[in-house]
Amino acid sequence: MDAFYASVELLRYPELRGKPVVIGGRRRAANASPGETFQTLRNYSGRGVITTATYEARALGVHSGMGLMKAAQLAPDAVLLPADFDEYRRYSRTFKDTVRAVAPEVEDRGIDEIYIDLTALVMSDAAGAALDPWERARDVAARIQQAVHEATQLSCSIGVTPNKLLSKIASDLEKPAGLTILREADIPTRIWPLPVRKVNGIGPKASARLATLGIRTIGELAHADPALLVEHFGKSYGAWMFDAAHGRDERTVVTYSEPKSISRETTFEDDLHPVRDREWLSRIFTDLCVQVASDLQRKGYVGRKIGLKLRYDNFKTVTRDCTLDAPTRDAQAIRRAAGACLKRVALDRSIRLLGVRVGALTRPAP
DNA sequence: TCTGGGGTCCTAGGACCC
DNA sequence: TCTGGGGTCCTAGGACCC
Repeated sequence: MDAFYASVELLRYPELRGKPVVIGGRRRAANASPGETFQTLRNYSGRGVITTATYEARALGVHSGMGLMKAAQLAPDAVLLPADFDEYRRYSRTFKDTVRAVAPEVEDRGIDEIYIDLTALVMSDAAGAALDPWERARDVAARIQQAVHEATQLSCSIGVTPNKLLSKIASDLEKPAGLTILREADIPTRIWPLPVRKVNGIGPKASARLATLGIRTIGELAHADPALLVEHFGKSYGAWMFDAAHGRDERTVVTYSEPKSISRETTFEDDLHPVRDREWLSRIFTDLCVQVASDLQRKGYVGRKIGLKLRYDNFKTVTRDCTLDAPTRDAQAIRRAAGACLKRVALDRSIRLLGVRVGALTRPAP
């Protein structure tokens, strides 16, 4: 989906269309000047990052993941809207259901992304036997875009390619509302010039290390010595990188998978001190456990592994976990176990984040 | 003026077992 | 008496993704 959260908000506030808008932050801060309907980034203060920016806002240099304070410097007049995840989830369900009605082999990749296996659909259509399968695939993709637009008034971008790796890259090439067909033969001209960062699985760390080896584009990666890559990135990741650069990817489209863990975490408005703010922290800690327990309840899971996450004021993050004898979804049991984990971390400086996780999930015995 | 919240997967060492 | 080899589970950290 194109600029998903922001696009959903523009349906609600059509008067903002064409303006730079960012989604992010927490509660609506009280800095709107009198007579102004929408809060802008100007004078924003507090923690929080941009989750989505409209294309007009991106043109000003802001992007998702950027701190709102920094974004305010670049785009003080951009409108800031708080995220409304319930609403985004509604639209997410609608667009996914719409796609499934056209092409049922859908893999969930988060709230605004999916993979679709069109193989059966394209190949089984005997009437289309005389047609180029790529042309048939293009037709199906165009139909999907149209159906999604009719159902949601939102646009999406699609990459039609031989596999998931290439589709992920291709879907990004002509955003928004792009429909990109990319065959294996197109890899040298269309994929190789791109920076390695465009490969799903090569993040900021790996691309920085590749840069030190003089490898910046996917093409340079494709022509690198595989032994060198294995030497620097390990046998598994190094070999995978090389294959990825050649557009090789054998992963199937997985239409269903069970969750592995459920967690809740919160970053405080201001850092809290373990001693000075003990009461308050304890309250937040318990709340997190209650929320996780209710998430487990609602989704129908119990878990054996209880985890604690803590981020200090210097952004260093530590985790502790323990495994229970029997799985649980009881808030008090989770709180007890997480509390025991907390005793194993140093509490000698202020913390900015606290989180609770339950893993090793199973469905409860009836 | 730093850096959200929800996830997955991988690695690596140690315990423990046969 | 100075020590194999394989397997699984547990824990901590980190990279990466949406």
